[in-house]
Amino acid sequence: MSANSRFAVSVHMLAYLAHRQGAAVPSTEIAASVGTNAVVIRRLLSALVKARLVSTQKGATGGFTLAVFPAGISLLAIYRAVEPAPEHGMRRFAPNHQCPVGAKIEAILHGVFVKTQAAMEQELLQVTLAQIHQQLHAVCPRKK
Amino acid sequence: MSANSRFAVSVHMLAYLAHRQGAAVPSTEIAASVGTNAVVIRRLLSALVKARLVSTQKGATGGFTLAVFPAGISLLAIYRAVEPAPEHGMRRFAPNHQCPVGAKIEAILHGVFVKTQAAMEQELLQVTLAQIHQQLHAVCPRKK
DNA sequence: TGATTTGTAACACCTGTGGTTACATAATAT
DNA sequence: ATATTATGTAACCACAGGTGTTACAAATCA
Repeated sequence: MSANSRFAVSVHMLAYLAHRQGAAVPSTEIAASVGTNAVVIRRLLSALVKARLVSTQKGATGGFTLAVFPAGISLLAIYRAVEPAPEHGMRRFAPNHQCPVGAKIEAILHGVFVKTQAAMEQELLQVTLAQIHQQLHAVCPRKK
Repeated sequence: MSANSRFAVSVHMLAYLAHRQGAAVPSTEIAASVGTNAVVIRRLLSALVKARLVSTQKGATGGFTLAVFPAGISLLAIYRAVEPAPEHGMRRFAPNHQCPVGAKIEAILHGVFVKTQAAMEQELLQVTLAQIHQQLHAVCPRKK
């Protein structure tokens, strides 16, 4: 995963919208829950609106609502909506192609990264916002 | 994965040491293959020496050699040697604990990250430096 | 009309990363 | 012994990305 907090904040935001059950929630209210500035919230929600996960309305009584039922939103969809393409540190990696190792290592590493990325995304695909919502409202685990 | 190139460069370095078949290789030679400064190479190799994957010797005719056979070095071992603990962007994520969502979302997200990290590391565990070395020296794939 | 809210540009600040110089330390060759 | 070659590390700079903040236009509703 990346070094930024976009994904974590986005899941938090969407969980908050699910928690508010369809109400139009202004960015200031979400910002208070996340503990950051409202502009940061609107920036991220802008990406989620583009991805059709969230609806928005301007003006008084406006705000943000989920555009899809929580069960229809996987964490992978959220991840893809707000995270740029993963670079795996290959951005500044420019080996010497004159060297037999440097000439081929890039492609080999790329193959490794494709596999690790796929494994990670497979995990994200299996978790839905509905499950997150459920965990939020779960009571303390009973012993018995 | 992180935004830095430590892991990619480290795999490149170790693949180069495997390529040189036990010779003591100076940091300047590795730097030429990776395409960076020798100090950057020594910094990373320092971590790999601490992890017992690489041996080092000072002085003329000195340099770096693999401390373990390539088949005994997994990419996961390399990853753990040079990458700091993954933060998944949780460093600056400090939700409002007064809010019922903010109070529990951290723990829930942590559970998700543990799973994605484990899935990724499982992939890295299955690839050895010997396999990378083999791919480096593979001839072009024959058709039929 | 006035209040509220989104949308976005613009900017400053902080942090992590990588490149570079410098130099002490160690080991070898002659 | 001494010159040479290498590692080990500190110190510093430059750059990029991420986050917080202000500002303001545009849209919507009472």
